[in-house]
Amino acid sequence: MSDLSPRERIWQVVNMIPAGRVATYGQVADLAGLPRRARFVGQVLARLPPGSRLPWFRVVSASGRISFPAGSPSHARQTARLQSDGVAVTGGRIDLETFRWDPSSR
DNA sequence: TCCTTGACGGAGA
DNA sequence: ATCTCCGCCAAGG
Repeated sequence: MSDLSPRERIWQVVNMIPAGRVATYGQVADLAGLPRRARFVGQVLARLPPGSRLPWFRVVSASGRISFPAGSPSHARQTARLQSDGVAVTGGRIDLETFRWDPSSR
């Protein structure tokens, strides 16, 4: 685990986010043992290998908003996939109080 | 190598 | 609630 590259550790954490919940970029960074590197998480998700099945759409900004520009195809894709997970997305926003993943619970 | 680029976050205004 | 500024630093070119 500790000998994985930063990028691989991020993949692992994202892969653990359960359907119906979301995690923030900063939260993923912390859980991957990379504090203060939320921005790096975004960079990694932006360059996933083609065909990757990683649930990248379960990662949102700390403000509970989808990080793609409103109206963009990516924004629409992420919204659709979250909704099919059962996450309420209204106006590009997700209520973190309700949907944030708590790794210590079940 | 060096330089640029961000799917970020938080503090201050 | 919104906006700007700026630290962070691995990857890509």
